[in-house]
Amino acid sequence: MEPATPFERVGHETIAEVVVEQLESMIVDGILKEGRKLPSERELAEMMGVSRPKLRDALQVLEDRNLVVVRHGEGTFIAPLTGRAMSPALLSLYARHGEAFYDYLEYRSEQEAFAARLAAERATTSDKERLAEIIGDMKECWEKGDEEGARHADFRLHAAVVDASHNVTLIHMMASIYDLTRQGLFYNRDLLRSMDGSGKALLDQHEAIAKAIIEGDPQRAAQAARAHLDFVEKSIRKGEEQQRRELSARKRRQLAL
Amino acid sequence: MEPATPFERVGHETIAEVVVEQLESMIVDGILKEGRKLPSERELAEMMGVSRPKLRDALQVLEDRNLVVVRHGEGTFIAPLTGRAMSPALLSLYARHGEAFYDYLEYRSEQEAFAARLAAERATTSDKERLAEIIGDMKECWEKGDEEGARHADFRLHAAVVDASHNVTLIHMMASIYDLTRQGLFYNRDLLRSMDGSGKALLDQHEAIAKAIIEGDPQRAAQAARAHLDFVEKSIRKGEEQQRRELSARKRRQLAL
DNA sequence: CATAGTGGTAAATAATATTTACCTATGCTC
DNA sequence: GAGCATAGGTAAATATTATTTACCACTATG
Repeated sequence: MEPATPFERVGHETIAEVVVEQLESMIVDGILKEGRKLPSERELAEMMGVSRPKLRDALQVLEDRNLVVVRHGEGTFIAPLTGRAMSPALLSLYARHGEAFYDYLEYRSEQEAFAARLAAERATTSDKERLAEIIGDMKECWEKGDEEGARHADFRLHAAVVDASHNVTLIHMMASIYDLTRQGLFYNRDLLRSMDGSGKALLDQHEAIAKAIIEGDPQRAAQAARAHLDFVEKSIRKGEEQQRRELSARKRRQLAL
Repeated sequence: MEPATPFERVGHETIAEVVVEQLESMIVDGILKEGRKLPSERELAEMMGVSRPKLRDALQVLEDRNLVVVRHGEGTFIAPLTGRAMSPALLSLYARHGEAFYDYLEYRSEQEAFAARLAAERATTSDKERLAEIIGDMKECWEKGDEEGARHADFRLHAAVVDASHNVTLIHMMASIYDLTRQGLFYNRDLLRSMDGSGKALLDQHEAIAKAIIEGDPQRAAQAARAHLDFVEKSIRKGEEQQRRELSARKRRQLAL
């Protein structure tokens, strides 16, 4: 239920929250790499200009989020974050830091283009049949308006493309990304809807990728994969912009009463 | 002199600062329009969940920035911000609110395209001579590496284009924008430098605009103006990204010591 | 085993924000 | 013109958050 006023209650950040944000940003930006030992609490508190108890509050939050490991008598260390290429802690960290998410998409776009190119060169008959089958399922889901089925087919297609690349390292690296995407992080089809009301554009893009692979055209496959991720990024940005506009419009309406 | 540590001192925002930010955002977004009376201090403090003295601190800051007018016994009003189409208070407000600046550029792009189109249709012989002269000055400044001269010629060209439109309203509306741009707000050629090291691209764009006007091609003139502002926007975004990356890189280097 | 450096805990103090009370200005109604 | 309601203006007492200070426990090293 929307509040009757456009003025929002001021959520005053605590000292600990601000410290958490700064340290998380440094983890996201790769400045604080996993395994690295942080300066001692006394030193860090002094550097950041906060009291030691408040710094400890922040470190507690980071420990709860599996981003640091605190060892009594030894020190505080950045936790291993990429045990499987993309730990839940790291991914949820990306989700909390807007620009980092777009770095993640940029990385993913490159990997998917790489996978699509290899797949176009190496796909076996079995791979190609699998891809064709998934595209068939996608069309059926689209015709039936089966959102959940389309979502599942989406994951299957991307996994099938990577499998068809036959690069074991890439398969393992992407597997954890897909696992976590499947769990709902970063997968907001509502944002995608901002540029693709019916889902037809997504379907066309998926089909273009599969076709290029099946027809053995590496360049076209890579291009199609990039175009797809590019579309996803634009949709998300546009969706976020639209959400901001809608929030502003709602506030204007509240003041008009 | 850069600090020896990548950890920044935590600048803990006060309650008043947070309130200022929210109210300013609402002014920028057009939710709080000029002349509008704000809710009473007691009501507003309650809505925002802060104490009245703290709200008053925030209103004091806004008054100092000429964004609100406080009248004893009457109320608090949003100040007239666009007395000359773009008051210093409004423009510096845009400068403090990142996304609003891009809205400003979007608006400006439209106005400059509009002006260029009209200019291509209506420019007199005198107007065209003036444009050709300015472009000549620009080339000379570019060849001599005269940054200040190039900057000044930039302003002259944009003013000449608008003058050539012969639309009095547009001339007046844009005059204050140019005045304030001339005063240094929003004019960061260092950011422009991120995509145009030598300044050649800017020179070419300016020349394309002038040529289209002199040759009486409204569509080409509007297109060239848009392309120019589009380039400016991309440069500024890229420059800001680069600044963020350089900050991150510097922090990484500090930790490597 | 002693020492230095680190994390862990807690009480006293300082800084910031809230609550409460009251004063002054303005506009409207009678 | 007086009275009233609503609004801004000021300040002291109280509450909350953060800092300072002190001390304890753990770990690694010589």
